[in-house]
Amino acid sequence: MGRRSDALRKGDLREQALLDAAEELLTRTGFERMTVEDIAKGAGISRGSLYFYFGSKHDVLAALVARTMVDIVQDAARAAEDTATPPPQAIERALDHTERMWREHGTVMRAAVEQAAANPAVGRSWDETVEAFAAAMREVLVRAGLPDGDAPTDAGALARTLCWMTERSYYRACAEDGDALDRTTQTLREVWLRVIAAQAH
Amino acid sequence: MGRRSDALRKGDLREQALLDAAEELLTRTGFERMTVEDIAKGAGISRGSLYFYFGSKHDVLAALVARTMVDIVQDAARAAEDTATPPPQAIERALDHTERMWREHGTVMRAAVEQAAANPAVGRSWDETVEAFAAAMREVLVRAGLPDGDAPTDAGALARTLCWMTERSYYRACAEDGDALDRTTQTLREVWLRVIAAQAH
DNA sequence: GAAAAAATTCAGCACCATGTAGACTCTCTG
DNA sequence: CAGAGAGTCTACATGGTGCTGAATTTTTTC
Repeated sequence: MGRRSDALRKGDLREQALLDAAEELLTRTGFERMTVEDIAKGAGISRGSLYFYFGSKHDVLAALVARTMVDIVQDAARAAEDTATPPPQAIERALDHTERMWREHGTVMRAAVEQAAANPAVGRSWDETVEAFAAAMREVLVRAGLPDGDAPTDAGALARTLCWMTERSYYRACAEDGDALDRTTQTLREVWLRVIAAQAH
Repeated sequence: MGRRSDALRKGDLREQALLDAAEELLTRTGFERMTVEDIAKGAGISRGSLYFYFGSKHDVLAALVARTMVDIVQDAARAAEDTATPPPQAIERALDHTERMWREHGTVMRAAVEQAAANPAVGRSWDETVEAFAAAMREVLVRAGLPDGDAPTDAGALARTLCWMTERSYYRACAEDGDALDRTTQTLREVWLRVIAAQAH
């Protein structure tokens, strides 16, 4: 039998090469305009061969998004460990971290947002990622004194909404120049801080 | 010459019928899955004839979105006229209004969000609409005492960011049941009110 | 190091939706 | 009623996708 013991098969490299090529094309031409043949050619194989690795063009994107999301949540998990930092600093740090993520993985993240509706797998990846951030920020809001509950005005719902605000803002800023990301972080910080500073009414 | 005098040409009705059919299909099958032939058939003409009215499938969506946006901004303009209401009530009213819009035009608005990136015309319509709301809400924030300027932490940027938060939240809630929209409004109100309640730091 | 099994590759086909071309009908106008 | 523009349709060309099945290479096993 041809069972492998070592994990580094030729195909694994090819698979990564395909994802690399897809990422490259994503930045240059966008998802719609890039064709399956382009991706395959970018990795040095024929179009037909690509279908050995991925079932469809959407599968390629789903895998690429998944690969990127792993990076992101790993990175975020490390940062969220220190439960001692006071909320304002925790917010500051989380925003800086998120901004960097958008700077480094902007094209993939943008594609993820845009294809989330049309591509269930991508949608799920993205949702989970944002939800993970929301869970972490919920803790911060609770430490800041917001009501710890599941009502629409409690920490959980507020954190989730603010995280989606953050997502949306960076998504838009990413399409502009690098300064836009900078300004966006300032605006977002102001909103987050105001939310934890205000008294309940 | 065959110049018509009455404004109600046969084609105008057909054009509306096509948009109606497109809207109907949008709710049932989504943009990707719906085909040009489906739209044409829905309006009782052949696929080829549709191209007399619209240059492409994307054009149909752009026209449909434009038609809906006209409704929405007209409605919003009327509501935003009373500059006398105190900020908290103005926010309350704006959110209720927006929620109703998502209830009534949810499918078109969702499609607009999803296709905004792939369809420049749709993207522009949507941007303008949200921007119009942001401009109105900026006034409210100023009346609430936020700094009236163009810096990233002034009323303008805050209003814009909060409007995109609102957009994103309703977009997501719209995919769930009707209660979700209700809860979303409560959460959004809490955020908006907290932002105007907090002191600058 | 040969045979067997698995992994990988590719060319070619079938399909489906899009968009275009050209001919045909309808209706209004002068 | 003739002519022009509006509206309609069938037929075709295009392009990208996904599949299939056979050839080829790599890896494992004995």
